[in-house]
Amino acid sequence: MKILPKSYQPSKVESKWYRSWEERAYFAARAGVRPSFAMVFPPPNVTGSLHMGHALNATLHDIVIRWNRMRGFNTLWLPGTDHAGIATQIVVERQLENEGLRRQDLGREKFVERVWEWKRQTGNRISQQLRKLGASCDWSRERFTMDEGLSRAVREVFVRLYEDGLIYRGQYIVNWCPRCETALSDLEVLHQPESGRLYYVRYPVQDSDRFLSVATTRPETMLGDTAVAVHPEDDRYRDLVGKIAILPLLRRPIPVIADSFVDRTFGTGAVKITPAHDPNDFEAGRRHGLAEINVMDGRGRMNQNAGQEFEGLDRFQCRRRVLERLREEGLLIREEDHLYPLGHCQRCATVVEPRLSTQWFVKIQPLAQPALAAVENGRTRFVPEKYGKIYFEWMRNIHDWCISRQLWWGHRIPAWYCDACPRTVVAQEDPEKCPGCGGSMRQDDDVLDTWFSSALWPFSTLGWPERTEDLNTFYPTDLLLTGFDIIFFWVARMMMMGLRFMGDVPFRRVYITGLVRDAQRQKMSKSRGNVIDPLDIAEEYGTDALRFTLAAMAVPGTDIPFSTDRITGYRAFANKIWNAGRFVLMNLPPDMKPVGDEDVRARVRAGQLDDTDLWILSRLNRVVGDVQEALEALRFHEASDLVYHFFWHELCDWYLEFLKARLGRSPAAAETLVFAFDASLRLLHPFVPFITEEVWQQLPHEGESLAIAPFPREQPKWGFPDAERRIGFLMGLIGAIRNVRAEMSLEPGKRFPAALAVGDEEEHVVIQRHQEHLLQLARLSEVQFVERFPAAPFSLKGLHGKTEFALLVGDALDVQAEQERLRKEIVRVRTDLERVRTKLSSREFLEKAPQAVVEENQQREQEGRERLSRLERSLARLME
RNA sequence: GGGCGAUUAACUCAGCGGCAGAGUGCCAUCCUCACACGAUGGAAGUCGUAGGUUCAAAUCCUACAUCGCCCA
Repeated sequence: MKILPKSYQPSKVESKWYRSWEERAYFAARAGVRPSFAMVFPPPNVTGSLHMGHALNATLHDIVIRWNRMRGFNTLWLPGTDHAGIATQIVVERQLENEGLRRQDLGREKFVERVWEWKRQTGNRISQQLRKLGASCDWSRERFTMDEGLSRAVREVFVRLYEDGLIYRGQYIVNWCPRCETALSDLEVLHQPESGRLYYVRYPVQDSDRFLSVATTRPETMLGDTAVAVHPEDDRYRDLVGKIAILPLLRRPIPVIADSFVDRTFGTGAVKITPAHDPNDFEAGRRHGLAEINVMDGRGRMNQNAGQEFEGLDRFQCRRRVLERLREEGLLIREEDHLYPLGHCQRCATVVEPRLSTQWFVKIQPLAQPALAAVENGRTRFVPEKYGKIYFEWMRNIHDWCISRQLWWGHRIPAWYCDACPRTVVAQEDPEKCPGCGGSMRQDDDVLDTWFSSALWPFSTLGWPERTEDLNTFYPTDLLLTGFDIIFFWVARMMMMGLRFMGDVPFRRVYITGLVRDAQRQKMSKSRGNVIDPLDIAEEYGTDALRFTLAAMAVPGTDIPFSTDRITGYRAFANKIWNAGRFVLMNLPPDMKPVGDEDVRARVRAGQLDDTDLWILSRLNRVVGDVQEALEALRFHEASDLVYHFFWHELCDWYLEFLKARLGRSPAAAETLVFAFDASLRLLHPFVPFITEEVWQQLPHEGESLAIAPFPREQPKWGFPDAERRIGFLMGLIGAIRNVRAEMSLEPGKRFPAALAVGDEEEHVVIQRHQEHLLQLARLSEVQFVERFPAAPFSLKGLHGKTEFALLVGDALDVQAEQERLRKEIVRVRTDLERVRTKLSSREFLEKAPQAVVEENQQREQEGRERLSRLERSLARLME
């Protein structure tokens, strides 16, 4: 027999097993085979490397997938990556920067080629990292959003939405990042409170000595002002409406208009209107037919519309210059500190500029309605439910989605413009020439928002728009598991697109994970320097320990503060599994065969199992059921707690200890052990796949891998309530004796004789049958049954159930201490008894509480009473 | 400003009408023949505050306080 090392060494076995699983294609899904279970992995950015968030997601995914695979489902876990337009472009741009180049120096084609090159080199890093975590993805179906097939899906969707009038192009105000030089959707702008200043500027009124005082945080935009607005019911300005104000510096005459969107309480109640640089002003401008003067270029520098004096200045330089000039002219009335939310580019943190430009949009209402309804009527359910509320909130206030990006990396918009006539063609196939006038056509320069392609992920990855067998088998997927930060970016959009193009929701349930934080609950971020690399942790503690920690802490809707304390504990758990495996191995006959269901059933029928065997089988069966229930409800923490507690504190602490007495001589016990241990490993496998596979392979087993072994099922035939009750009593009695021993500081190893006064027939039987266990685990030298205790002075008394015991400790007895202990115990019992009695003395309680609760309390009262009298008797005898 | 959530042991968190739980940490004893990454036992809580509903509240309701998160 192979002797295993004393402690588990993860690094030695992990890669070996992963390779074996992958080579044998256990993770490959089969089209057309049912029942099936499918999940898609939220595609990480191709630029990314694995962080704790991924590790959490991957772990939970893998638990669900392995569990379902072992239950016999045809499982699909589809992995892949996302081309991450802006993020990827930035990475390659930075590379170029080091070479002193801008992307414009290369030109579009070469730049894109360069990105592909970069992708080829580093793009599969995450996939490799996921393998290290044990993720049982179907790598044969791995996808990338820029793959040919997925790109076709993108085109198909674009063209169809365009033809249905749900995609339009137009000049609107959008969020613009002057660093990335592209439009952004509302979601890609992060608002952070910024302390700035509020400036009050004097706008003189033409042909009058009056003026309007206008407050602004962005004085440079005044160069694009085309009106001043006041509230129509504001008496302060009523008479000025319709007059002309003179825009300072540029001396442009602009109208004073009335519009009820003006907040009378902000600043002075008069606001400047800059339709080309502010979303509210834009709306107001369109309502009032105002001119839209764009004063900046794409890089945030002032253009010729800003006037000679300012042209060419950066927007912030310009702000300073404008203020200087206003001061010179005495038009800056005052300034005050002001805290206001300022939009930043999600990718590069540059201050976003609202900017008027021509962009493509998705008309969202017709898509949002069904997506809203699908969650409202439960076709897709959120776990935890509260995220449904967040989803609703957003969906009900949704705005049209700006999908064009002025980038080079991404899916190019399939729209062509005729060079000769105003014709626009949006089509699947690139047009040769203009269908109207036969002129040459040029494709739109812009690419699509990355999320446009991600929104199609659940079906584009399965081969859509072809009607594939994969789609038939796996769509809708069963579960989507992701972080709350992309509910809007991704989940909502997948819902919209899935319903539109597949006619069904993309997933039946959405599980939203919390955020993995550091031990101080801080967000992990590069700038804080508190990022923990999951692979470092896996290396140090073992992948299984990392996985178990994440699973055990994954309470739905709760963030996870990741601490090394916690993972140390679960490394110990892995070690426990290892050593329990060693124990089993060391105690089995070398020719031991695998043990099946029927073998053990036969032993049960033949009456060859004792209560401890039946107890562990019954407990296992119950835990299997509980785990099943927890996993079905996606309560990962509960499932992990259940398996942890069962394995360690029932199987190891009790069953293995019970077994020690008879392992050598009972083949039935050996079989029960093999059977129960095997089932326990299967139960644990989805959580800790590596160590369980390693141990399982060493033991007698049926089948080639635990990864495809059947998951245990709860079955009535494995329930033995009588044995559970009896062994429960035995454990309690042993515990009570140990408690007395420890409390009285008896030498732990020393055995004492005990006298037992048993007041119950079943208890008597249990003690007789398990005397050997009792002697061993409670450290007793012998047990004698008595009717009533002799007046032996040197004994310690205790009670469990209806069995009173006396440890005959001889002169090891400390009379004082024993009196003290009994008194304390008496106080405890009395307090409890009083509480119960108070309850029972209330007529209302007796009348209104359910019968079961009343009975429970009556029983407690009776037990307490008996207990108290015994304790008092013991104490009295001690005092004699 | 609008919305959502949290407050339970030293720490991290479960529990969400019927005897306050877990893991870690702590204390004591023990290197007992799988495991010191171990064994056995133990201490530790006005369940944020104040009201209310109920026979019964950590749990339901209201207000307040504190702290988060999302959206504008």
